[in-house]
Amino acid sequence: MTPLPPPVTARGEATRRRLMNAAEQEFGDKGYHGASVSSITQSADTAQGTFYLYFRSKEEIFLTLVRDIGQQLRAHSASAIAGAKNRLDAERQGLEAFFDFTSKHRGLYRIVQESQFVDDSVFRDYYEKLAEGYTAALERAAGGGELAPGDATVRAWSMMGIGHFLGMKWCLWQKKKPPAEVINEAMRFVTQGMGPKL
Amino acid sequence: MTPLPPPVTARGEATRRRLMNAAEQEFGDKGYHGASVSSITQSADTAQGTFYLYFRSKEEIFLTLVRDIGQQLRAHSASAIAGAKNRLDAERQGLEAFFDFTSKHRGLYRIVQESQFVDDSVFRDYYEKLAEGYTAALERAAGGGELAPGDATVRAWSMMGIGHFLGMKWCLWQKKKPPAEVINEAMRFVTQGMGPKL
DNA sequence: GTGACATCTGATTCAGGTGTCATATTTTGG
DNA sequence: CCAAAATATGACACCTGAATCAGATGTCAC
Repeated sequence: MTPLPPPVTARGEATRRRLMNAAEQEFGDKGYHGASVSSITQSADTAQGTFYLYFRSKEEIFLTLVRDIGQQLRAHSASAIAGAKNRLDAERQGLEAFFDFTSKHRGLYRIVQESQFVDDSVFRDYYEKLAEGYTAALERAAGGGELAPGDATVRAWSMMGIGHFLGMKWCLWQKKKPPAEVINEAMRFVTQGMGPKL
Repeated sequence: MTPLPPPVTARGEATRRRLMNAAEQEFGDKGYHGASVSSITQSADTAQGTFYLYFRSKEEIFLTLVRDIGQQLRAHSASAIAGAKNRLDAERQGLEAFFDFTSKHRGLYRIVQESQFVDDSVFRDYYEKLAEGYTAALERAAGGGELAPGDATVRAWSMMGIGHFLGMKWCLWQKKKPPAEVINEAMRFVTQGMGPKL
């Protein structure tokens, strides 16, 4: 279903944005089912009916939010990586940028992960888009000798997994960014692996 | 809250088991919110009220199921690893066992992920229990020279992340176990990393 | 067989949430 | 300044599904 026509007026624009912000807050705090359209509109300081001027349903605003977050994260990562000296440096910056983004958007994990159970295709898209750019960059780097030769797809998904799980353990559960030792150790793992000296 | 007293009779035992099996099916197919107590009882061929003899709520049976699955997976992994000749071999077997379990129990996998949004502490417990054994094994291996020295906790969580993401991409989305090349490539990554030759 | 206890039943109650609509207000363009 | 368009309102019709309860039926030890 095509999205509802976007607002034409500055006022409408602002209202729609308030709804999106409120939705991020509510969904992040209470989850998809715990949040209600009425809690979102209350938090956005609009009437119930106003919501339906901009979104067809609770599901629609939720999925819009997931796509939005994906775009933001990709932009955030891209700009964080821009000044890297080499690919391994980029990997470190990317990891740090991800943890950074996560701290600024506390609800990110919850929203993105939960989207899996609301509309799997949106969730998949989130990670596949991320993996796409990632894979291309790794391929380039391996071709240029900045990395050892090897399959970029497996590496990209492995890296995303590492970031996800370290972020989950530290950012989410211990409520702090992974300390430098953790990032150093992760980078050592990513660079040299954990196999014994030959 | 302590669980409800278990059934005393063989009949009660059987009914409770039917409910658990039906719940596994329903939750796996429709998710936590999509499944209803009435769909579970219908599928288990009992009345609505019977359900509440054995479980206080839909949430309680769901979380019971998650804990069950955690035990199953740990047992499955432990026995798969038993015959490994060294730690890196154990890592490969463990990865394969995980993909195996995931492919065979796609519904169960979904249940575990969704538990994050039903009761975070149960979800956390699932991964922390897994990480606990994992970390200890890695520590032992590094001490014994089977692995390069390095922090076992970061490695354990990184490994779980890799397994999770590769399993998601292949087992869940492409509906097949990761082919041998993928596992080989992952093991190369885990063993040597992707840094350039020095 | 009998009484005590365990198990089962399913219509009903009840809380909560979604999406609608008739009406009101604000903004825009000419 | 006015008509048309855009935006906003909030009460409420409607639906869903969890949990209850009063009563029926089955099981087992003695």
